[in-house]
Amino acid sequence: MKLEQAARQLEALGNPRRLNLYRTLVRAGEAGRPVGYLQETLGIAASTLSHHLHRLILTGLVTQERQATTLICRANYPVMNELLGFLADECCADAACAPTSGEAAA
Amino acid sequence: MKLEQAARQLEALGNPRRLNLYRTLVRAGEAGRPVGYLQETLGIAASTLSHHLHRLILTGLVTQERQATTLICRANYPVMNELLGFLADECCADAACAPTSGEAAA
DNA sequence: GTGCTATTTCCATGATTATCGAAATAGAGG
DNA sequence: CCTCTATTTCGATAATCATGGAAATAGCAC
Repeated sequence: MKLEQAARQLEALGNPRRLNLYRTLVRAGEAGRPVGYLQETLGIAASTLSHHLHRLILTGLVTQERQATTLICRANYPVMNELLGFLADECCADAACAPTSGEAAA
Repeated sequence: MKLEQAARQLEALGNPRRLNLYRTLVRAGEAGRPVGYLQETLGIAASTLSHHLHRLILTGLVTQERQATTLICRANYPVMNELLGFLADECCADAACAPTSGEAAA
């Protein structure tokens, strides 16, 4: 994954409302949640929600599927995994992170 | 970890320059890197770097240690691990997320 | 003390963001 | 066709952010 792309996704998650929104979708699982439900749950203006949703969709973290007049939103797990992979790769997730393998090129 | 805290850290990483900066520190390992080195490497104004560094330090992702006139910066791995844990917990609680290895280590 | 280097703080500026209300669009159904 | 609901786009505004130059501070050496 490219650094630019990762930064964009991290930024998308780096807003309390969006992170909360994303978390809600993650917890909803494959079923997803309609925009209207999210709007009520989060208690923000529809236009504001739409704006945040748009940002998440642009980065690929969230997808939408139309069902008649309602739009179902879903967390895009593979994208999140890729992002986690990037971070773990950069940070050595769980060990002491000793980069003994040499950090050659930047 | 609290959502607010996680959002702050994600936001801190959600800027290409800061993510690059953080990555540099992660790769530097325990040795860390002096601010001056980072400034040259990243090629940005010292004041701008200081600003970004400050943001990372505020979130706990980076620490500094004084060595005479130079300040050594280090990635704070435990904090990153906590953040990864939060994300993984929110995201990969269930199956849906196969632990892909993203891109093999560089 | 002076001088030197490393780094931060101060200040200003342009760019981006978050927010919401109002109006517009999408689709279902009569 | 018109109406109704669901959602987005538009427009405007206040807030935050990124940037770098200039000046201030921290620590060392003399």
